[in-house]
Amino acid sequence: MDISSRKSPKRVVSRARILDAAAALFREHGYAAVSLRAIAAEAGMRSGSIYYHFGSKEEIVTEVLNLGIERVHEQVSSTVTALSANSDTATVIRTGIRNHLQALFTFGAYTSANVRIYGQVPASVRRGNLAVRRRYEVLWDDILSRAQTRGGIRDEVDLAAFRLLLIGSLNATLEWFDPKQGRVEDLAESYANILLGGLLTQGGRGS
Amino acid sequence: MDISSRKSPKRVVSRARILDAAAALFREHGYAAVSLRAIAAEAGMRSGSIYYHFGSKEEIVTEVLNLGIERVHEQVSSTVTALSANSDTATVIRTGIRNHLQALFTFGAYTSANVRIYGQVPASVRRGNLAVRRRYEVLWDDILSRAQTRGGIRDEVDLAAFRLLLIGSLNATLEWFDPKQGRVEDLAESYANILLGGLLTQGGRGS
DNA sequence: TTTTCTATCTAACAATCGTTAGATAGAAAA
DNA sequence: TTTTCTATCTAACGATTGTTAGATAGAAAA
Repeated sequence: MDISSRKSPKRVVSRARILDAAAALFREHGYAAVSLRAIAAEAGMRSGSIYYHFGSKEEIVTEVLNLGIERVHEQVSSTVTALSANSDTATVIRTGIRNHLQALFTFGAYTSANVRIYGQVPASVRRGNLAVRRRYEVLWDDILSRAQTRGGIRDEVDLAAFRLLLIGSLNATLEWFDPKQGRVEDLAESYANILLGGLLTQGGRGS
Repeated sequence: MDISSRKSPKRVVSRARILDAAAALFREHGYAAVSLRAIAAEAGMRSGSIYYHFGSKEEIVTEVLNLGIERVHEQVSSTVTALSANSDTATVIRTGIRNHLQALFTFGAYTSANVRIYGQVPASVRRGNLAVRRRYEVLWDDILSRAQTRGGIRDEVDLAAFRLLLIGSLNATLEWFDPKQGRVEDLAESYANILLGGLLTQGGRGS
């Protein structure tokens, strides 16, 4: 019973099964439409047993929401940080975009549950998720302002607007892109091409 | 009792009140979380009375979803069509973006209900909304392919990806932009600037 | 005036909801 | 072996759900 020993593995496994089931069901049907009985059935137990692991339905959804963002944050943060210090702006942004999308689809149940149900969860749950969201926004704000300081980003670009446009458009891919139909890398390449170079021919004035 | 006479106005008014109430509540709490009793209360009647106007909850949500898209479609279609035939690509795209955003916030209850709950509504309801969605996508595909044919859009840009990125990022503004805090025209200007000209300085290779 | 129609109401239905209390089987600790 | 702990189960609670049937008041039509 040394202090840092692994806790009972069964506890951990059951908790994870409940969270996986909840994330998948929330994503598909929304928060209120999913009953604890449905989550329990998907996790292979009865609804009463869930209360051994979580105090309430709100506690479950809070954890699902946080995990969704934290996993994207970790992947983008670690891969962008790993780049050499003098990588050009295009490389940095491409890396961020690619890894955001890859994490989005790797942890698809949690991330798309987050995108879909955040707006319809009780206000107290939203508050519990705010700090985690904010931290991820700050990560991108840092990446972008550093690049603009170095002269890699056009002066006319409003960085706050760009960050919102970027994350909004990337998260929206969860609603239509199917990683079984196409490669996430190709999607990332295509999106980065548009966001970095823009739509128009020749310096902003097409025919 | 001539055939084209106006129907009893009360019927029309009550129907509209029910739809307005439903759209606002769906947007805020999601589809399943909103009871017919809550919709009825917001519309100033009792839940049983709703069945005089609609056959089921699904019939209500189907109409809310369709109205949300149709109103955006109408505004974008009419304003872009009204442009002179030789307007340059930047003007056409800017007009489309501005009017999509304006319609989004003018009919905010219906449009953001649509964005938020589409993914969590029964499959039969989603099917009833598909054709309306598809028509709006085709409108943008036509605008974009016409512009690319005329040479206004870079050849490397994947038009299908651009349309998805565009609509995804515009719709995502519903989650954070508050028309009481800032002007929709400024938001549109800022987004169009990024999407048309891109992020990078100098032809795609910043420092 | 009498009749018909319109729009709403009340009251109830079976089903399902989140949650709780208490029982229980097996594993771990003594 | 006996005791304690872990993780689950069963069964029930009051509240709420979408929906329906039938009553009703006022407006419109005859």
